Parts: sequence; C-alpha cells; structure tokens
Amino acid sequence: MTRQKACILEVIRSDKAHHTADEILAMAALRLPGISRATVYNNLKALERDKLIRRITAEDSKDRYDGSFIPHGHLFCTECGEVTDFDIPDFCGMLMDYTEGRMDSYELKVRYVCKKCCADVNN
Amino acid sequence: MTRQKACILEVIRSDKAHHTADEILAMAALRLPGISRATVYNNLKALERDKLIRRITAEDSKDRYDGSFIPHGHLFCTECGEVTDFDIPDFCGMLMDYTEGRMDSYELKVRYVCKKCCADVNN
DNA sequence: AATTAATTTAGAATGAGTCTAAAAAAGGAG
DNA sequence: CTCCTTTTTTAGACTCATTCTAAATTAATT
Repeated sequence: MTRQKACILEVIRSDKAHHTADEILAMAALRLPGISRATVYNNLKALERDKLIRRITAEDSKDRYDGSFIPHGHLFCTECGEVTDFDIPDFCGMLMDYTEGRMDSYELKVRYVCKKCCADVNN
Repeated sequence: MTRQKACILEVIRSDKAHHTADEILAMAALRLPGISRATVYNNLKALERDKLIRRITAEDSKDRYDGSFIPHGHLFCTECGEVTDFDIPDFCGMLMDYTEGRMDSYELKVRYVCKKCCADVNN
C-alpha cells in the first residue's frame, strides 16, 4: 500500500460524511501536497474494487464515497442535500432470497425531507 | 404537447426495456427524421418533472428511462448488463414508516448475476 | 544492486449532458 | 383567419467530472 493510497483511505474513514473525489483530493493534499487528481481517482477505484470503500452514485451530482463497508441505504434530503445512512434489518437477506443467492450488492436511495427541513417548512 | 414530445413518450412506452437518451434519439428519429439531441434531452427532463417517466441512474453507465411510474426496483446483471424490473410488496409503505411519512421517492438497484449468465458460467 | 512491476504524475482527451441564440411552431385574442 | 406572444426546436459550441496517456518515480523481487 502506497502512502497516497493509505492517505486517501484514512481521509475517507476519518469523517462520517460522504465526500466527493474533489473534496477527498483537497483533504489528502493537506497531508501530501502535490498529490495528483489522477492518483485520487485511481485509488478510489482500487479501494472500491477491494471493497474497502463504497461509491454512492446519485442523480445530478458527483459520485461520493463512503468508508463503511457494512451494507446500508442512504437518505437524500431534497431540501438541504444532506446524505445520511440508514439501515433496514436483514435487507440483504431479503434481497438474497429474491435473487436466489445471486446478489452481489445493492444500493438503496431514498429521497425525502429531513426532520430539520420539514420543521422549517412548517414554521 | 408537441409532436416531438409525444413521439419520445411513445418510444419509451412502446418498449419494456430501459433505454438510454441516445437510443431514444435513434428510435425517435425513425419517425421524426432530424429530431435534435437537445430536444430529446429537454423532453426527457420535462417528462421526468411531470412524473410521466422515471430516470434510472446507474454506476459507470448512461442514464436510462423507464416508462412505468409504478414504484419498483431494478436488477442489474453484472455480466450482460441487462436491466430488469422487480418488485418488493409494500416496500413503499415500509420506507414511509422509516421516514415517518417524509419520503418522496426511492431508488433500489441490485447488482446480481442473472439466471442466464449464471448458467453460462457454470458450463 | 540490478531488474521488473506497479504506482504516480501532469496534462490532454473523452463524452454524456447542458447551454445558447436564432428559427420554427404553438397558442391565444380579437 | 391574422397578429402577437410564448414555448419549443434546432445545431453546434460548451462544460466538467472522469478517464487516458506516456514519462517519471517508487516499490517489490531476484
């Protein structure tokens, strides 16, 4: 594992938020000045391949990366854009049943209005 | 509703498959030669806004469009790339419970190996 | 220490999707 | 219909996140 790869992984894991490649580049550059954009993309791809991070692809926005490898869904607030994790107990098992064990991975995205934004609208 | 918009909607509805903007352009051009790429994109956006079609955004691939407005998930075969519909009974209700009624829409994508490709690999 | 393989780098290239401004079509009002 | 206003279409330029390239550096192996 190169310094660059370790740094990128560390950056992703050090923050619960789900960052874009550009944000990850900026954060990594604080510790490794001069790190290249291509290196960030190369390693994000490699880390995803090795199942050390997960990529979140959303409509009309850049890809984001998640340091947690535990399967879970994502809630997207349509008002403020915040992305948070959520979990449905044994959802994986359920999908395994549906696909007769041929599932590789899943992605669940729920568009909603978060509690905070919902309160704002009603005031 | 213009001829172009009607044609694009018709093309999407006339086929259960989930086509890309380029494919839709090619199919629409058979009936309206000279239809512009920008018109296809404009109308796909408008139709999505009016909830007449649904856009499917997937990793590492172009957006696709689905003529069905009934909520459902999508199965992506990692071998042949085919995209098919599938349904979990009352999944919407379940998500509504989780979000305390604040859900707007959901997107469920499951990567798997379809029956056909699974058979191919084992032979 | 020498050789081979993998990774990094800067910058060019790609390409799906968006924007622009002018032309065409549609929708009203009388 | 006819005039006027608004919307849509069009071709092509443009954007920008991501990928590719080829040379340079670093890591791994012998």
